[in-house]
Amino acid sequence: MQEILKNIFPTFSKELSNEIESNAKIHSFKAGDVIMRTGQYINNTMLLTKGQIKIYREGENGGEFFMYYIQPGQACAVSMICASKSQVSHIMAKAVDDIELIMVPLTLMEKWMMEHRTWYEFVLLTYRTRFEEVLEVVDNIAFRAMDERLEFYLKRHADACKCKDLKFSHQDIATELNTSREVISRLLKKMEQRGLVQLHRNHIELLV
Amino acid sequence: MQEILKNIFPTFSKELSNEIESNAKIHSFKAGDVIMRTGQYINNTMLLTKGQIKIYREGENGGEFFMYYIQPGQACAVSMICASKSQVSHIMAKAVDDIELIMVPLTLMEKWMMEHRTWYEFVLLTYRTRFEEVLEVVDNIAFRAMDERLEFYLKRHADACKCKDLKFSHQDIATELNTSREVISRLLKKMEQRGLVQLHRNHIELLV
DNA sequence: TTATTTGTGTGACAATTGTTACTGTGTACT
DNA sequence: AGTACACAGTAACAATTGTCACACAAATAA
Repeated sequence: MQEILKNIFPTFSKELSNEIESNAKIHSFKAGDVIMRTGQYINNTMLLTKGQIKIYREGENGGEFFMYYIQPGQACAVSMICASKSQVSHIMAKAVDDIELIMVPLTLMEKWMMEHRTWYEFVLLTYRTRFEEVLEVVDNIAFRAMDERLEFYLKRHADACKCKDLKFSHQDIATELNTSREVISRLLKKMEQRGLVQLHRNHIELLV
Repeated sequence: MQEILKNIFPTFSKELSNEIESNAKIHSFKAGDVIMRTGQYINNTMLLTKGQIKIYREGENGGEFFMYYIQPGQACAVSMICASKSQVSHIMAKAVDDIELIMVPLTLMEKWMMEHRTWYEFVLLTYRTRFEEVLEVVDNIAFRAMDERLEFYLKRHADACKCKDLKFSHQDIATELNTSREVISRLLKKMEQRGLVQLHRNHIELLV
């Protein structure tokens, strides 16, 4: 595990890495697996080492509103915020591809915060970036119309997979933006007419 | 200051209170003052002791989207998340009434996190509650239509002022929900017809 | 192969929200 | 008193978004 930690979490001190090694477990999930559910109790902090995770907010009527990605070298802020065991998750996390993550018992969070400066800094960075990310989400839905939100959505996913070919159906996008398939089809057609994308079946090619 | 801390922040340990007393300054602002601007550098953590603060996210075109209240005994999470001095605020904070707050230099944050368990717990609680609050905001704008959001908005403000008489103009509400005055007037009229509110000039009375 | 499912395109229409314009009406100020 | 101004009501219309209906093509299963 030391090798993984050194590569994926290079800021961690040697002592911290040792502690992680002796206390944490590696788990893996398959593409599409739900890693964390809304309402589930949280016992572990999760550090992602391989693959990608998508974080959603679930609506009462079954909506799955996409908020942000977690990449290797990052952690789930929600799993760190719940300091006590009795805390419950307010989000849903789903594996995009096959993933691997390190699970650290929440009981060690506080100890490490006090003892390991590199851990403290990592946790604070996690809080800050996630908070800012959620604020950006608020921006989008509060101030922007669906066409702009769609463009932003596509760009963000292209950034995440580092490619310009997005393997989504219109329905997938509609679900994650909490709107209907027809609306997305309509807006994508307009984007195609503007020369921003090329539409294929089950696959959108970004031209910008 | 000891007396204030003991009353308003009862969880703080004696030692922590002493440290705060010798390092912090009390500031006051008048009703309507902007306490923190978007883009402003943050040097201090702010603990609210008197009055109320409203937190907004600003849009590019001058929108002021209301997110949540800060009450006495609470702190500004954003001012805690910015660990280094070079960090910039992503929100705007405005005093609702005349307020008083304790300002702690950010440089002490880390030290206290390590040394004072009660501070550590307070900071984590702040993070968690604010994160959850913003997630609830996402819920509202992602899943709910304007009529529901308006009802939620009114209830939240009634909770904050602990009264059923809200001294807002329709324009105020429209601005904070990032919509237009006419829409709010329309929806409020419908609420009045349903017997949920009684409308007066510059003043909305909640009947539920 | 045929049959079925899945993804997409599109037109028509409803509902919601945004905009413009124009009315009052109460409040504050001189 | 008269004037100016902020606040509220409302009608008419535009734009966006949501919904329903159906057609059709590609992929998949039988």
